Amino acid sequence: MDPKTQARFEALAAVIKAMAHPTRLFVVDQLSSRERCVCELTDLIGADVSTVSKHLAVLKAAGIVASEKRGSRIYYNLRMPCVLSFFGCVESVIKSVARESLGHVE
Amino acid sequence: MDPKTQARFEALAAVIKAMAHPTRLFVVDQLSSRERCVCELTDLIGADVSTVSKHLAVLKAAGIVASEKRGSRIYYNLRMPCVLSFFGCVESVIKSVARESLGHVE
DNA sequence: TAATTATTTGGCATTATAACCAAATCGCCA
DNA sequence: TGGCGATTTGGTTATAATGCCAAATAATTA
Repeated sequence: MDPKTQARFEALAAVIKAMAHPTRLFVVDQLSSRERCVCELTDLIGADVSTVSKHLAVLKAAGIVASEKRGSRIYYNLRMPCVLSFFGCVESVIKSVARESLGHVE
Repeated sequence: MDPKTQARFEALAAVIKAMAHPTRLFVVDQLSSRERCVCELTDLIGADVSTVSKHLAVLKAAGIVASEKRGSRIYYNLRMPCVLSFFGCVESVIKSVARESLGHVE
């Protein structure tokens, strides 16, 4: 693989890896309707605040979300709504795999 | 997060995690035009065959690719072409982040 | 200023990934 | 059947990711 191609797929993988976690996907999903502060997300997720904060940092570093400070809170919003279009595709993969494991052959 | 929602996002994350690697994305991209045998992919990637084989196993377990044995070779094909639609979205994220790091402020 | 709420950061233990080599299989054909 | 090319599997080691706790920072208000 030539260096340029290598770099391209490394960049792609970095963003996709940032989404590759249940909690972070949940955050993306939640932010698709509206922005949320860390405290709201923490309540919804039910993990330690520090854990949620680190997940948000991962999403932010990848450019998937952005944050805005207002008062004592920090609100996160979804910067790339197009990632949502991916959910449907992935769920079709999941359904297809489920069908097979139930005995469906081809 | 309730158990059902948890399960949903865990399933989504499992598939996305399977794509979250430069080599595996490269494979998906290669398979988008046509099927390839392990030996072809190995040549294109330039890693050890065993490494490539394991990456393919990850993609297959997630339902992203399927394989078919013909003769002494095993051909892999892309089962879910919709994942390709994601590449454009992710690359727009990458460009956007690049613009910012070059000094673009809002 | 002290107390309070919101968020991030550092540290640490646990678990998961990735890559290579070597060895085991699998299929094909002389 | 013996051997060869193709592929997977096992083992090992190095690196990265995750989650919690505790502590640090920041903004708010009494």
